[in-house]
Amino acid sequence: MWESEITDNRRMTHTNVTLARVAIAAGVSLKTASRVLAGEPHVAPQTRERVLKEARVLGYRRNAAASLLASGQQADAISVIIGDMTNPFYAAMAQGIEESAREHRMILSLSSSGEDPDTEWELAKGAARQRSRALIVVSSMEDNSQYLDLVRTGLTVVFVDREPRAIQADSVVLDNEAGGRLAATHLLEHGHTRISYVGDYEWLPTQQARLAGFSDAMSEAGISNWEHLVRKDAHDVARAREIVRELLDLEAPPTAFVGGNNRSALAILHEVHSRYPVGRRPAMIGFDDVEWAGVLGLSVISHDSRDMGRQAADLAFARIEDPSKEAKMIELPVALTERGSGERPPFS
Amino acid sequence: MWESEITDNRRMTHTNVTLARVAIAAGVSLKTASRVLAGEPHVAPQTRERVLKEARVLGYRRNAAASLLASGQQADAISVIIGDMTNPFYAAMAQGIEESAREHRMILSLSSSGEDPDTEWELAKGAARQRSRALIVVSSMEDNSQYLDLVRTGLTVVFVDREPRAIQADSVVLDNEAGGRLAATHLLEHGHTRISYVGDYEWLPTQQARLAGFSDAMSEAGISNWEHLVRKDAHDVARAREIVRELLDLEAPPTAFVGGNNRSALAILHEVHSRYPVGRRPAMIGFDDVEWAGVLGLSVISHDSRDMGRQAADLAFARIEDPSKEAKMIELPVALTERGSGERPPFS
DNA sequence: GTGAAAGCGCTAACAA
DNA sequence: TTGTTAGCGCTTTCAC
Repeated sequence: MWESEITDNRRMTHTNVTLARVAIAAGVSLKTASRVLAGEPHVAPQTRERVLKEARVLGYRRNAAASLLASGQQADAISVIIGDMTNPFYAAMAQGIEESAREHRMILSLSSSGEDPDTEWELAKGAARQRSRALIVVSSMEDNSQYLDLVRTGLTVVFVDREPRAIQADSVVLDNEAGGRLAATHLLEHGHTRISYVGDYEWLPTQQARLAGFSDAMSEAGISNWEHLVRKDAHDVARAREIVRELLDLEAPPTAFVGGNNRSALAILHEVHSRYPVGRRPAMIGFDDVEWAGVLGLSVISHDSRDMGRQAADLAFARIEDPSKEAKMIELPVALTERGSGERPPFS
Repeated sequence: MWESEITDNRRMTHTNVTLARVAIAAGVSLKTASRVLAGEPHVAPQTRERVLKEARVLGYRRNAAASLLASGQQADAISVIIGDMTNPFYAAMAQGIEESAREHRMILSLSSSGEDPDTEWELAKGAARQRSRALIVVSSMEDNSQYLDLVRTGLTVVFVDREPRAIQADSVVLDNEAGGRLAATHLLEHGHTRISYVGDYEWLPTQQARLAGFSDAMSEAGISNWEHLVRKDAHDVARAREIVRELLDLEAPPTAFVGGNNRSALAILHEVHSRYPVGRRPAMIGFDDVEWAGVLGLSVISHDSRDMGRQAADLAFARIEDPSKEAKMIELPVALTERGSGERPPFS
């Protein structure tokens, strides 16, 4: 008789309905109920029906953890938090992580924070609670020290795209500074001096680094008065377009643009194309080698974001193997891909 | 003493190293080992160190299922299999699924099949094995009857984007036929008769439907001899570009194009832009309202792919609630978004 | 600070 | 076809 044990409701989880309950209700043994609900054969049709009916009536839901444990299987998952699934940059990254995860026979559980620190933290805690083996995160927090709590719990945390702040942890980032420098240098070499940088949120480490590289190159070239062509907060395409319009309306508008991310690159293209005919367009260099860059002849600072994902995953697996290793930061190279838009001379 | 129980290796899982083993090795109780490895406080520093060391030496890895079970938590996951994470169409869909999943407090585990039926099936079986509550799949199989085995196991399966074949199951698809028809009709109204359809793999149900709609409109308009402008297998951008080049090299090339998916639309744009100046370009209509369509002035058959994901997830959750419901197919509407490329008259 | 015992909800082996 | 008996590996009382 199991009935005596059933009145245990210390933890009022979503469901108290266990297999045992269903079995009693259907008047069969635990094992028979298990057979039915697990889809095993060798059950008399009417018995099956009876169990199925009671399960439905009681609202039975199998406890995956118990099932996995009893059958000796492992459910190894690695959690990933990105900003936004529809950003091709993150999508490619996720793809890289998935490849590596699959090789390690791990399941990838992906979620997006919408660049909101609170959401991110909720998701991160969720990953820990669900006992993910590792968490790979594109963090939107200005201070990542909270993550220490999770790390202490045994969760492996790897930061990707944006370096961890106020915490020691594995990370994979791009050489953003080189990217910013490369873009500026290239445009300078093509005769531009009024170069505008249209960047994302100022607090993003990636943006800070890109802008730093850009600034250095401009200063070293002896250009003065370029700061007034630097813009920030071009996070989405709509806002970026506004910003670009303002810049083009200046008395001495920029003859060249650097787009701090793929969103702002798209925005710059949009405005520039609708305002100037071919042959009179400002030069421009974008960030991230997205698929449409080719059609549009957009020169970009390119990098391998899929590889970035792979490396982050590999770092995570390495740490799972040996948690005592020292935190490692991998910096991935960037390169300039010429497609025409960055090689035009100044027109006005 | 637990030692007597340790020689149980019926199931040689990946790791035999349990907490108990670590505890023995470290000369502490099970509970103390648990405290350390779970990151709980109230453990003497040296005890902690000792446990940590032994855990490392033995290669201990916590069993997530056991941990979850003992603590009375539930880890409810819903699995999603898409073709390719970097296709913006799937990415938006995944986003929609994630939103719904989060509302239902479920974790999303995402993987991609690369449009390969074998990979897809491996992933699907994996989802069942990991005891996912539901599976939402963009299937690349020509026959989905195998999925019956999983359904019998109690897994809820929902097909999205492509209708299930040779099996009854919930599904959410677009009204692809209307899309094909709409595109053709629109171009016909603008005076085109030599309209080419550049489609994806012929076996894709979405392509069949789009082409069927296209065909109907062409036939009804009394156009003859349009079949020789229909192409298939334009699955990736490279192949699509080849196909478009061939079409443009015809003696009487098409004056308008319909791109069967976002890849082929990109390819058509690429070829058309590099061959003709503005004002002389063939008209064209793409499928899927991708982010770059705006800059390029691309008219498209648009739809809400995020909503498609949401609806698929909702269908899955509804079935989890009541598995006895009849299979339901939801068909989502499509619309034409005019941006210029589809409204040009024929030029040659 | 540490430990013993008692399960969590399920499945596996072996009977009947 | 059905049932009984043991656990799966961990966390949780509640003692010490």
